[in-house]
Amino acid sequence: MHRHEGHDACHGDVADMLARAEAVCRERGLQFTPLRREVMEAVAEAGKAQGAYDIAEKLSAPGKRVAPVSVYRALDFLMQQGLVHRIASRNAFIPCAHGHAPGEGVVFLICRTCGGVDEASSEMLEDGLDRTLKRAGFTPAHSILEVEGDCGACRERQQAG
Amino acid sequence: MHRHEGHDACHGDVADMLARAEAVCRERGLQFTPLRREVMEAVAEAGKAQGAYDIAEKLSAPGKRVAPVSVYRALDFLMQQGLVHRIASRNAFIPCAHGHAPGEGVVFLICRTCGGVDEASSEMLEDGLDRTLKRAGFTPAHSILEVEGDCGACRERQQAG
DNA sequence: GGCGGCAGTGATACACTGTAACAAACCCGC
DNA sequence: GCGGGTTTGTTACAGTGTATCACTGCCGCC
Repeated sequence: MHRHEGHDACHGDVADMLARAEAVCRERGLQFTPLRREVMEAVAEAGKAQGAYDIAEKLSAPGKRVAPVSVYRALDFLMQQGLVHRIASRNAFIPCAHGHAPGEGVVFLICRTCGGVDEASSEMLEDGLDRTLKRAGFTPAHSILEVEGDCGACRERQQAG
Repeated sequence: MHRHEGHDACHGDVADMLARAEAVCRERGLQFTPLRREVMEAVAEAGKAQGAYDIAEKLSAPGKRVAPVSVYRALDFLMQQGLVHRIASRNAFIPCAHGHAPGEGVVFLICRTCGGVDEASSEMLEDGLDRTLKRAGFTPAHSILEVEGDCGACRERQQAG
């Protein structure tokens, strides 16, 4: 349902994520270009949500500048393919931790201490939201569910400290 | 639970909102200054979410310019008092339609056709979210729940047209 | 009355986020 | 090789938000 034991546990998944991204693109007849790969990698290997400009800087090197606009384009592509999510409350991006249908209700759990972002989804939540919307006579197209707080690891760390 | 029959029905509430804002400030020993009042009014009387720059422009007149930064300060104040909400997905602001505890789970229903924003809250949703968070071992501090779609009025209008 | 502190405001400048527009490079089938 | 689509580079710009400093007005106090 969700990942991250601590927020380092996920770093090992970078290779998996890249492999999945490549597979998805091949499946759909789309190009997984070097730039897209680099952007995906940058998002995947960061332990927390990355801003587009952060990524641009990270990918830039003396003699090889990657402009933010290029990063945005790659991110748009990756988001369309469901490989990356945008965190609206942070203007930042994270890798999609698990395959889920596009548009499915996923909540982002954003730790205000470590900055890590976890994905969670649940039937109960989905049900509650659906009924609330139905009662309001509202037809949903796209949802943004983000909760800021403290993740388990950081809370323990604080209590210990 | 929620308001807005159509999105004009709420315009009559402007006076109420201003009165409530004034009452809240007096209660808490805070100043409801002319600027804050004007910003509150601008947010309240618009049928849809207003950007800070929109408000600044609206309040400006030949000879009396209101800078965005002033609007932001007023908005920050009004948000702290729970009189105004920020819609993260739009970078825009709406008046709080009803008194609810700060931090309580409220979902914003954003109509992509008319731009109107409705507030809804429900126990079911709250429960679902709480359990999802608990299961993930996450302690919430602040939630952003925004759904974009079509409100009842606009959907009917589309089917009719 | 004068004085000092404080909240609020004005004004300028700036940082950050995102997009538009156009040109150049690339790939691929024909 | 050629035409057409996609991708990328580059520049410029629009939109959103913050930092900083100066000024005002108010209130309490000596």
